[in-house]
Amino acid sequence: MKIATWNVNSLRVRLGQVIDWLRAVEPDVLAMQETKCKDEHFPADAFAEIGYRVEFSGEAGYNGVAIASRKEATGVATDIDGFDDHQRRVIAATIGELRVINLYVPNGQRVGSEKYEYKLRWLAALRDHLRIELERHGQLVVLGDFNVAPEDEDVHDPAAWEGKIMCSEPERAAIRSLRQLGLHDAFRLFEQPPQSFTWWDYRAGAFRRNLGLRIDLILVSEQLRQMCKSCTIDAAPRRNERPSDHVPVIAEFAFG
DNA sequence: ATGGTGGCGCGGCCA
Repeated sequence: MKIATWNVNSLRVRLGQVIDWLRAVEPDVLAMQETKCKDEHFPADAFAEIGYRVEFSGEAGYNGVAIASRKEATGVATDIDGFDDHQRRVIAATIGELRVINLYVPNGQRVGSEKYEYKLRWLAALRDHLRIELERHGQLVVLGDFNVAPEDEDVHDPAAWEGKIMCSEPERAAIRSLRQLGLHDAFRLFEQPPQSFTWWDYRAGAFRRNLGLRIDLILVSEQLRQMCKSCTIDAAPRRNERPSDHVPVIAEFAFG
């Protein structure tokens, strides 16, 4: 069982790359973020042609999330319970025994801004929601673009980023609070190359210079932790023409 | 360097 996450930064622009990647990597599940695609325009046929079903929750221009899966998805939910939000940032589905929660966490813009406060409120509501989901589902994976680099080792220049957006202490505390619920960062279950990142700014040749952050995460429940066999970053799509600024992360499990 | 690039959608916002 292979489960992946990828912030595609516009599914319309990246559809060919996503389809090619699915054909090459053949994950059982792909969680996508920043589809920027209204539901009535979602390119479901392109996924169906290569054997994937899709569940999606989108809006025009911003945000938008989707789950592509080989098997049928049930129990689809598109909100954090009790958190009123018109922005389309969450889609959850049950695939076999597995509960998948796909997130596009708010970026937050700048520490102290209104968007930053919204990000912290959003993450606090998420924690309360995941506490309940963990009681319901033994095999729970929470994955997506978290817009937080959990530790200094997830940052190319921790001194330059100290206290900045995606690295501030309140954001990192919010991620730690998810781990305290019993969710494990799949990437850190294994030895990894230093300077492993999932996002690089489009500007200033950041990818070429590997000036990145690891902000795309796969968190797994205790049951899934024991079955997790690998977790890797696939940086190859960043070398495509017109790439997304994020690359896929893939976790492999010993079941299915 | 308060810049730089990219997506959406056609001016300015968001990342």
